Amino acid sequence: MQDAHSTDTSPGRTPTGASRQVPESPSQPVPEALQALTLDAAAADVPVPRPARAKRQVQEALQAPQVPPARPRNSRASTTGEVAGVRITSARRIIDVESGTRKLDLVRYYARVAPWLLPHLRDRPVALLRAPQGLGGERVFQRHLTRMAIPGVTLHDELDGGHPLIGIDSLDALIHVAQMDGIELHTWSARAANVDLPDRVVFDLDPDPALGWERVIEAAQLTRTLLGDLGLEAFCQTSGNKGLHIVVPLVPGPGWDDTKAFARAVAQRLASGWPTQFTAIQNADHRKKKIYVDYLRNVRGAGTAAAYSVRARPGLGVCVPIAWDELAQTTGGAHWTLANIDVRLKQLNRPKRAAPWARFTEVRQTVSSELTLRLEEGGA
DNA sequence: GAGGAGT
DNA sequence: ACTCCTCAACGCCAT
DNA sequence: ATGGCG
Repeated sequence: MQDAHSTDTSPGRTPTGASRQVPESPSQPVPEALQALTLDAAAADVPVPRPARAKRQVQEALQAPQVPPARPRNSRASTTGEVAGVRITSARRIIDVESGTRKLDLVRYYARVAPWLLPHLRDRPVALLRAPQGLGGERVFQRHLTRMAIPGVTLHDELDGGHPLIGIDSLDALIHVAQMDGIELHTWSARAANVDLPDRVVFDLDPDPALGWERVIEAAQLTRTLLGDLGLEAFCQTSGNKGLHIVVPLVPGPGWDDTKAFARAVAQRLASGWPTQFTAIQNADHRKKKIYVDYLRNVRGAGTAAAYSVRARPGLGVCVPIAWDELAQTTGGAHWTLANIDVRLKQLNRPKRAAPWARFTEVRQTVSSELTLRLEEGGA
């Protein structure tokens, strides 16, 4: 996920005040609707909207260039849908231009995937990455529900300095979140009832885009082997983006500091053992041609995109848990997207087939400062 | 996206 | 009734 | 102290 207020290619920003300028010419050809819109705004003495608003108008213009101007009042119903008993506004709004996905497609996905997704959300604080103006617009990361309630959503008060954390424990809550353009769902690595004792360690393997996918598969297997040597069973999911997540379930016990220290030791061991393959340093220049092992998800208040969460990036990748023996057949971190995820869900529905993470809730293991020390001192 | 203030 | 404005995170690490 | 990062 990115910073909450990323301003990418913003069309025709106008300085506050009287003088306004024609938008710089974009590198891509500008659709006619957009040209007309910006030209009109510049020519007539019309107040020029703020960038976010401009994007919204542009998007609307692109989607429905031929909407009759005199639409009868109250006929917004044409773009209002219903999913699982929840009113979905702007249902036909396109949220991802690349795939042509509409808001209603997103909401319906979350309704369909709920049986698999909800167990990963249940009882955990959840943070949302919302994109009310679509993937091209402003993205909002939301950890608390202070101002506004979302129907069905559970509130965990006083777990985070008195700011109510978000809990999604029902289909109803999930669909209301999707109605609010909640696209990514990030869960804490601890249960709300035991929020100071993490119950998993997560390693986010984030490759330099230049690297081939085989390198990422190899890196994941190295990580699995290292953890296995420490007596820890690990699980793998596609990140829906470029890389993979390695997840190690824990019996709660060690606190956040010990858990983070362990995760850091693992990341640094990978980086020192295979220096051409891994880095544990976040800065961009250290990452060239490497796979960044992001161990900093293992901090109180941080989160990781949940299994079956959509990612708010063009193409709308999905996080998908897989079995280790499936890894070699994957083609990338975004192997599954909103466009092809149904194939996977159908597989999961086959009664005889073992769930890829069947053992996840059965594993009984934990970490300790002793184990971390052993790792740091170079022991096996 | 939603709520509140302002017109 | 409508438009406009505002709001919706945070901790860690490298430098 | 600041900036970038996720």
